Formats: sequence, C-alpha cells, structure tokens
Amino acid sequence: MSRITSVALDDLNAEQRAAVEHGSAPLLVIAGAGSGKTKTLSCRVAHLVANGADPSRILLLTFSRRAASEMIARVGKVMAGDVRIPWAGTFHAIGARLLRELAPVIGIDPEFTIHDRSDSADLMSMVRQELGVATGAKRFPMKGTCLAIYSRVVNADESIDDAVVAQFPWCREWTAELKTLFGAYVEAKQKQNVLDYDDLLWLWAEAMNEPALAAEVGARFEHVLVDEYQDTNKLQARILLAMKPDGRGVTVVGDDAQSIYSFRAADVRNILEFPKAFTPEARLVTLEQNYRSTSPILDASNAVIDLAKERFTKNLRTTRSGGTAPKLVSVRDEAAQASYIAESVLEARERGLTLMQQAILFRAADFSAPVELELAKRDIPFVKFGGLKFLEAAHVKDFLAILRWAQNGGDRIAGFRTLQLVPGVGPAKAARILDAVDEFGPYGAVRNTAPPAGAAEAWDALKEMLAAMEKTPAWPSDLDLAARWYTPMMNERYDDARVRAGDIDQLQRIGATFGGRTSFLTELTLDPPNSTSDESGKSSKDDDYLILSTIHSAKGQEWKNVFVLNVVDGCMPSDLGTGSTAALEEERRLLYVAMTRAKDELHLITPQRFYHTQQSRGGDKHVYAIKSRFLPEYVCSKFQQTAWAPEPAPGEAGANGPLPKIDLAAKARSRFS
DNA sequence: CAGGTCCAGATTTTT
DNA sequence: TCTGGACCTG
Repeated sequence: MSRITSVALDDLNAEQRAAVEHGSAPLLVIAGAGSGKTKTLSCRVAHLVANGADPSRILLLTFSRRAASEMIARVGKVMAGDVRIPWAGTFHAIGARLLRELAPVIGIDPEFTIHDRSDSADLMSMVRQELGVATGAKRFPMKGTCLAIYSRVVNADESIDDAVVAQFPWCREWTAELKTLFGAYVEAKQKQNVLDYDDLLWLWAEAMNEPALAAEVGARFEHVLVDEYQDTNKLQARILLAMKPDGRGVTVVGDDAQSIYSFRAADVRNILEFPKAFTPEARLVTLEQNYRSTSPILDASNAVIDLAKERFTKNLRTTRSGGTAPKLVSVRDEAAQASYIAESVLEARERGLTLMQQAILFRAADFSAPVELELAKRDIPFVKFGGLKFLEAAHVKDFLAILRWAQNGGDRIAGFRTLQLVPGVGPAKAARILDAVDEFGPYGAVRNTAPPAGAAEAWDALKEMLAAMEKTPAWPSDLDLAARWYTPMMNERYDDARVRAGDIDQLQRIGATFGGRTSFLTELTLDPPNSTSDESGKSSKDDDYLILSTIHSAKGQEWKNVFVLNVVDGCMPSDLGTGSTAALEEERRLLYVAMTRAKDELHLITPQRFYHTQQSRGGDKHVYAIKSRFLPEYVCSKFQQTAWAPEPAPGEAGANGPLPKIDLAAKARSRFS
C-alpha cells in the first residue's frame, strides 16, 4: 500500500504533504486559488484509504456533483485502482439520501418528493392565495421574495425579524404576515410529503440534535472531508459539528478570498472560526504556492484582492515566472467586445490553443448574449454554463411533474401541473381533483371525474397511464408511458415542439441510466445538468468547443486563456451588489475568482457604452460606462492597457451593431419559457 | 370556469 | 424582455 502513496507524495510540496499526512485530529486547509487543492484533497483521501480507512466510511462533501466525481477520479488515479467513495456529493444530495434512510425514525415518509426552487415558489404562492394574506391594498412581496426570505431564515439560522431587517428591509411591514405564511407553507409541505432544498439541510440538522441519532450517523463515517468550506452556511456547519463534535476525522478545505455565495447564506465565519470550535484547536495548514497562473496574472489578481476590506489569507506566490501582462482592453461597446473575443479566440487557436483551453466568464448569465451571437455567426462552437437551466424549461417541468405526481400523489404542485396539461382543465377543476387524491389516489381521482369537453381522448390516456404506473411501477418503462402521453399535448401547446421533443428524448435516455423513479427524480432535482447542451451535446462531445460560464459556475476550474466580460461599474460590481460593504466586498472577490481562473493569458474587457435595451430598431440611445471601481490606477498598472476596435466591415457604417443581438437573446430564452 | 388579452412591474449569482 | 396578475369573453 505504501507504493501507492509514496509515488504521489513525492509530487507534493511541504504544506500539501502535511495536509495529506495529517492524522485524524480536526484539520483546516486554507487553499489559495490554484494551489493544488483538489490534488491535495484527493491525495489525502487516497492516503487514508491506503492506510486502512474503509472507503465506504469516508464522507466527501463537495460543492457540486462535478467536483465530487473529479475528486473520485483523481483518487482512482493516485491509487492506481478502482476505489469508489459511495458517500460523495453535495450537502443537499447526501442529506436527501440520509433522510430517506432515517425517515421511519424521524417521522417522515421515505417516498417524499423534492421541490426545486420554482416548485417551492409555486407552493408558496398557492398557500398565499389560500391564506388571503395578499389581499390588502398594499402589495405583498412576490412569491420568489417570500421564498428567498424563508430560505434565508432557515439557512442562516435567523429569526424572521432579523432576516427581514438585514436582507429584505423593504418587506419590514409584512413581517407578521410572513410568519403566518411560512407556518402554512411548512404545513402544506408536510401534508403533501414534499421537501424543499432547505428541508434537506434543516431536517438533517434537527435530526442531529438528537444525540443518539447524531452519534449513530457520526459513527458511520470515520472521516468527513468538506470542500469549499467558505461557502457553507450556519446550518451546514451545525450539521458537521453535530455529527463530529470532537472533530476527529474532520477535514475542511477552503479559501476565504473566494467566498462568493453569501446570497445563499454562506458565512465566511464558518471557516475562520473552525479551528476554535475544538479543544485543542484544529490544525491549520495554508497552501500559498500557486501552480496555475503566470506571475504577471497573479500580481494583478493579488493587487485586486489586496484592496479588500478584510482578509485573512496571505498573497499567493507562483513559480511560473515569465508570461505576458494581463490585458485591460477598452472597446467601444458590447458588439466590439464580442468581435474582440471572437478574433482573439481564433488567433489563439492559430497559435495552438484548443477552444477548450479558453473560456469567457461573466457576472450574470445574460451578459454573454452578444458574444453568443458573434460566435454563432462565425461558427465557433461553445457550451454555456450557468444561467438558464435545463430544468426550468416548461416542457421539461411538465414531463417531470407527471412522473413526480405518480411517485407522490400528495404533491399538489406536480398534480396541478399535470392535470392542467389536459385542454379544458384549469385551476378550479384541477384543484377539485386533487382534493380527492387523498382518498382515492391520483388514478382514482381522475377516474371519478368526468372528462373535460373535447378532450376525452387525452383524459382516457391519462387514466390509462396513471393506472399503469400505479399498478406496476416499472423503470424505465414509466418514462416511456409518460412520454407517450405527454407528446401529443406538447405538440398542441408549443410551436417549437420539435426542438422540445429532443429534450424529452434526452430525458428518457438519461432516465434509463438510473435505477428507478425515485433516484432519477432526486438526482435530477439536486444535481441538474448545468448547461443547456450538457445532455444534448453527447454526440459532439469529442468536438472542440469554447466554454462560456458565469463566474459562479466557473468555481474550481482553470483555462489557459480567460476573457472576463463587462468589467465595468454596474456590471462588476453589479449595481444590485453595491448596497452594503459586505455585498461590495463579495463582488470584489468575484472578480478575483474570475481572474485567478487564468493560467497564461487574461483579458478584462471594458466596453465604453451600453445601448438602452428599450428603443426602436436602429436607435442609438446609450449610456457611458466607467471602468470597474475595483481597478484603480495602481491596479491598472499591472495590466497592459489597450484599446481595440473592429476592422470596419466594407460598405458598413458600423452604427447598427448591437440591435439584432437583443432579439436573438430573447429568442434563446423564450425557447425554454 | 377555462382560457385569452392586456397591463404593470421587475430585473444576479445556485443547491 | 418576460412574467404574473387582473380582467373579460365564450
């Protein structure tokens, strides 16, 4: 077994090695950007296993499923064997799995279904209607806001009053109503046997409040390793500490300079105060050697984060001397920004960089629309991460609702959606049928209802489908049943049904790889494919393509050549994020995260003007933008500052650049609405 | 009561 | 531009 680790250990620097070889006392690893965090963590897992730890008694909590599988793949490589870590995934995914197991003990039905964000918002809205809270003259917060407040309360372990005052001050007058609403919302979830994202953490945490249960679950895992610990929230910290009160076997890894999820109630204090949670204090290992970026890029990144108000890690060092200074490129507008990128990307490809070694990063998903248009025009393939989600497409939601309702007849949101697919069934009729579900089940309730006028065929088909799914649930044939029933309805409903049919096909194909309905629905809700072409692009998988990603979704990744869009006040920082210093500081860290993704080349682009979106075709109304406030003169001096203008196209005045793009962006979005 | 039309308001990042 | 709600019609 030592053969396995000794090879890998030679490859590590002193600090990495210390982290890998550390025993079972609690350990905090502060790992700067590009400091070999994944490598260290996977080596540590491999080292533990090589020294006798049982892989099935290791719990690996990572931020995304992708991070987990990458880690597992690397453990496999280091071990030169096929080591599987069965308990690896996000807090939410692991929570769901544990809760299904613990269900009988904690008084919930193990067949619960899980609501994603929009389902939860719909249920919130439904409860709000029934309660009549929102009937006053003044406007009650919208459903999404209600859910955000609720979520904040749960994840930050705060009172409603505190959460509203601190985060949603404009809702202060509604605090009492919100309390009532949340009470009713919780009741509705319980009655319908559905859990939302927050329940997965909260129920887990509450279960761990029971010492006997906490001891039982804690003892299952000899080692618990948590990645990206700076982005965990109060509730997640509570879970960890309850399972492992003395910290034995606990390793957490993170970087406070990369904390970018406070909008999800992530709390940097978790990582900063981690050592003090134990006696004796947890060991601290700091990784400051950067292996990713050239020194000019790292210098510029350090200069940006140097200006942060408070900070706990030191600046990173790199051994990668040489390389060119990062570029700060001024362009006329977003159209020019898009041309600049397209040309630079192609030029880099001429020099030998593949498209996959290059990425375009941005603060908000829709910033990339003009770039997408330009890339499409030039036939440059790309895949976009973040922003619009596969699961948010109406037809995908429809299809999954059918399966979810069959799984859990009590799930009113799923039933409501399914029933209203039938022409002639609206909210009232659907509600009446759902009221009968408790007694008769979905099939029974539908059978007892007269078919709506003109839709007898669809109604009969619905009955048949539900009967089949209820009597002999079978996988993956339930998928085919659902698809067969849904397809005619989809064709009726959408003009672009043909495109959508492709997605349903994909869902069937993905679904068939799961063991059953429950695991399919759970996994899909908790770890959705994070790019729209993730699933449909299988055939072109070995093709070369460019990555477009939100900065949030780019977490943990790296590319040789990185472009950051709209590094302009109002975009970075987003003008929504300038309200408080805390929010502003997070925006600064976001820029830092974006910059530190780059290995060899980095371009920050600042368009000078932005066209107003609401104006007639050909209009020229625009505002002038100024360079991001995170780039004062001193920081700029670390860059090569250039201006770039596209070659004027022959016979074109160049004034009608930006307008068609807006149309395309809308089209792209409406495809999924 | 279903379903269409019209208007007002919002508008980031994600499990 | 898009969504959600209010209102109107068959």
